[in-house]
Parts: sequence; structure tokens; C-alpha cells
Amino acid sequence: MERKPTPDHLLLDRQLCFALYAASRSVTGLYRPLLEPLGLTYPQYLVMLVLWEQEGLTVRELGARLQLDSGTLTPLLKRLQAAGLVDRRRRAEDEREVEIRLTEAGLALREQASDIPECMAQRLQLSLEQMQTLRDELKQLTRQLQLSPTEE
Amino acid sequence: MERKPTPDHLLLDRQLCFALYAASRSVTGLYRPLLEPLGLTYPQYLVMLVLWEQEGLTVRELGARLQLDSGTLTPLLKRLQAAGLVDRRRRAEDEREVEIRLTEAGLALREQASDIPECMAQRLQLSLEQMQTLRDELKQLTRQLQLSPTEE
DNA sequence: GAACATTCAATTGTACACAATTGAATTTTG
DNA sequence: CAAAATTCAATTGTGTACAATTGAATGTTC
Repeated sequence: MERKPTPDHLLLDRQLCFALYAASRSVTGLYRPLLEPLGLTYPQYLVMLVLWEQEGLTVRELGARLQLDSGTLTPLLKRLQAAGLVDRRRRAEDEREVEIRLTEAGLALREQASDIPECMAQRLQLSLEQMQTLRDELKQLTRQLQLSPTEE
Repeated sequence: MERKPTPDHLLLDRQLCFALYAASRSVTGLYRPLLEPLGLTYPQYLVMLVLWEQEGLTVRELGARLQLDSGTLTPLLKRLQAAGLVDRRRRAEDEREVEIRLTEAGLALREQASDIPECMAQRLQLSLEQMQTLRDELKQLTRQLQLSPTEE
């Protein structure tokens, strides 16, 4: 009748994955009120960051950068288009590809977004150095996981 | 006609938030093939971790632990119930609360999940110490964000 | 103790994620 | 060059996330 306690390694608080999952959602939540005035969701903001860096990417190229597939990007980009921030156009050279370009409004939005990173940095209560270290550890982790695919 | 380049602080690769977002999704993706034989999604796995630790929690208590609201948990718990892993029952003491209890099958699943954390640790290619450090940094970050609410 | 307020889980509606499939366009091959 | 294979974005279907609302149950107050 005695029930075994759960083994330590299955405790929620021991899991790196949950720490990651919780932190990611918390940070996204912190962005929400900052992005709401711009009319952007957090994933839409990430797409805009990429487009502000480099114009005329295809859906595939955007997906490679953000690790998202067309199932996620296509509807998201349609919403950005409906909001008047981007244009979507089949490429003449290769009709399979759809090129995403900023509209004037889309480019102009960059100015409004310009102080978001600083604002976030303040709220995270981390030094610039701590932020960089943590960011680079996470990037290293992600790179590691993409290099070693799931061997069956 | 000259277009200004995007300022450095708006570059995608500079963002801690994207590093977090990408890492979280990558890790979740790594769990997927391990959880599939158990018939669990990753959020469902997190719920099971909590229930294996402590039985008879309410939806609210589960939500407090996982930082999820009833809009997410109610349908998720219905799916776990449909899979025969949990029971959902209104509390007699307070009919507003719904208590979640493991079924025999739900408890038994713990044995099958038992080697998942070790398997993941191997794939993450981090030392136990590195994992703990990173995990604790992320927990600290999350705690920080929950303490300082969005002052308008 | 009846009006009022609060606390629950559930519901509604919008927006991701992602696996799997589709179908058109292009590339490769025999 | 024509058939087969590949590469795209789009679509379909399932499962989260989360804000906002609903409605029942419980607490509080006068």
C-alpha cells in the first residue's frame, strides 16, 4: 500500500527543460505590453527583426533564420501583410519561392521598436555581461542540438 | 535613397529572448521522439511530472506550478483523461475546484518515463554541473520577472 | 441573511508550433 | 527531352498559449 516517491531525476524543479520553457514564456510575456502598441505579437516581432536586417528574403530563408516552417510562417506573414507591414510576392526567377518585402509602414515601424531592447534589458535586471553570457550559452545549446540529430 | 542599416541592438542574434525561444523549442523537439512512445506531448509530460510528485492537486494548483491557466490546462487535462491517465473530479468541500488524480495507468507510466532525464542529459552534451548552473540561472531569471510586474 | 464581491474551471476567440500532405515549379536523370 | 525526383509555399489537423468572458460556488458585508 506504500507508494514509492517519485525519483529525484523526475522532479519538475530538477528539469533544465522546464526552466527553459518557463523562462521563455516569461520573457515573451514581458514583451507583450511593449509590442502591443506596435500591433505585433512576439513571433511577428522576430520576423520583423529579420526583415529589418535583410530585405527580400523568401519564406524558406526566414524559416531557416527563425527555425520555423511554412505552416507557422505562412499564416503569420499573411497577418503581417493584412496589417500593411509586408508584401508577399512570387519570385519571377523561381515561381516556387515567395519573397517577403517590407512596406514603407513596415520599415517605419523599426523606429518605434528601437527602444524595446533597452527597455527589456532594464526589466531583466541582468548586467549586459550576464545577458551576453546567458545568450551565448543558449545559442551554444541550440547549435549543439541541431548538430546531433535524433539518432534512432 | 540610402537606407539606414538596422541598429545593432535590433539584430536578431543579439537578442537574449530569441536565444531563449529557440533553445526552448529545440529542447522540446528533442523530447518529442522520447515522449511519443508514451503517448504524451511535452506540456502533458510536464503535467505528469507534477502529478507524479504530488497527487490530488486542483487545476489552479497545477497552473501555479507550471505557470499555465485553465484555458491551457482544461483541454490538456481532458486529453490526459481521455487517454486514461488521470481522473478529474469536482471537490466535495468546494465545488468550484476540480481535483486531478492519477489513474493506475497514469502512475504506472512513471516507470516508462524514468530514463528520459538521463537520456536527455546525454543528448544535451552538457556536464551535470553546466546543466545545473544554466537551469538555476534561468530559474533566477524567471523569478525575477515574476517579482517585478509590468509597471505601466 | 440577502446583496455584493471574489474565486474557481470552463469556454471563446486569436495566434502560434509542427507533423503530414498537397500541388505547382524546377532539377535531375536516363 | 521526357519521366522521375526534388523543392517550394500552402494547407490540414492537432495541440498548446493566453486574454477575456461566463457562470456556478463560495466569501464578505452590512
